[in-house]
Amino acid sequence: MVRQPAINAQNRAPLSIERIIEAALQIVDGQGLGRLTMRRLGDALEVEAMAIYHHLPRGKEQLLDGLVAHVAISPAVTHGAADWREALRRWARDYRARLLGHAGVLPLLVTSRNPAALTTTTASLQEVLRQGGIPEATAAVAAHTLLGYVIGHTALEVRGTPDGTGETVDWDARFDGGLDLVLGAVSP
Amino acid sequence: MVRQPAINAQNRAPLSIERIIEAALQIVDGQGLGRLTMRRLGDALEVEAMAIYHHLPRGKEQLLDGLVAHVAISPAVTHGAADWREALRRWARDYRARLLGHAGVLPLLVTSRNPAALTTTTASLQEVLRQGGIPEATAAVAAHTLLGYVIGHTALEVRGTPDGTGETVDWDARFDGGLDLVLGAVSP
DNA sequence: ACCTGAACACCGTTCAAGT
DNA sequence: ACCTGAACACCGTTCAAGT
Repeated sequence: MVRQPAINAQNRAPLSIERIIEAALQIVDGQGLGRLTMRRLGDALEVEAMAIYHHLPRGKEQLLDGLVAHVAISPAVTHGAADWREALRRWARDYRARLLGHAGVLPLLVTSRNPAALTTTTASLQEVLRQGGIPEATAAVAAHTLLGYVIGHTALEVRGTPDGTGETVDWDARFDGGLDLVLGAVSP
Repeated sequence: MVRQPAINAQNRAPLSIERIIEAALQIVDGQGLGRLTMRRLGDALEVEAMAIYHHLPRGKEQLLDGLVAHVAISPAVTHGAADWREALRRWARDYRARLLGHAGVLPLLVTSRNPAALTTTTASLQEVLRQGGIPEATAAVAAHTLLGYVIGHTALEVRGTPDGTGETVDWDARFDGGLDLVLGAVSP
């Protein structure tokens, strides 16, 4: 008897949190958040759905938290008071682009019960501001304002929220306009 | 035979979209969005779940859109260029308070596929700004910036997103601080 | 017109069992 | 340690039927 070319359990790449999150993100991006189910995720990983619980004991909630953390981006903290405004502008644009690329994850930023998933981002934003000479208290306000703006505005964009003019919204310009408004208001 | 005190089908208040939305909001506020199911909603209305579809043919999606529209608040448009900044500040605080009071609805602002649900709000914001002498183009940017900020920041608050300082966040002060930042940046 | 009952094709998660 | 199979208690929605 000739041995089959080994597509059985023994020779599969073993499951890991990394692989699970990546497969989940692929489903969300391709089919939408609503179609991310443990059973479908199991299929994508060529495993029974229940195997996932061995790696994510808190189940689907932990999976969703993982997606939020995986999509988050923190600004680069450049030492010395370089142009912090430009650094934050760059970060805001990158984060928006990443959220638009994984739009299905956006609702989870508002839903998911893992506050820690955005801690690094907020802390880095504050650090950039402090390095730029912004006082502690102002930096704390500005960090949440900026993060809130990016998430909220991108949410409006994904919804396709129209405005009072009958015209089509140029979302790139609209986002940059608001970003300048917010960044311009922050002063040392 | 004495007639029973009429708790049967004939004498119930008839179903209506209004009654359905209100019952749904009560479930969301009391038990969370995750526990809003058509079956539970039917129970609350003392009706089989399937009866709801007669009033909301698009089913649960239409129900969720209804919740978003029901919770939305528009600013009061005072004719003449009164203090538009104060009017918008008041609206922003009221809207945040309303969203905190119905926190379960917040994710739907980011999720729900009914762009029209926020059209009135955006249009009113722009109108207030225009009445305040802000040029059309600036008003359009400012309206989306402000709405994005309110939704995004309130989302961060509901998540409990911490900041870089180890201390507890005073969310009321944090929100007002960011609001002043945004409103202060808008100029005629 | 308005509501019900039964049914269909799904869910997330548990638990004991296999290797 | 890691995965499977079967089962439980749910979902949203359809469709024919009742009044």
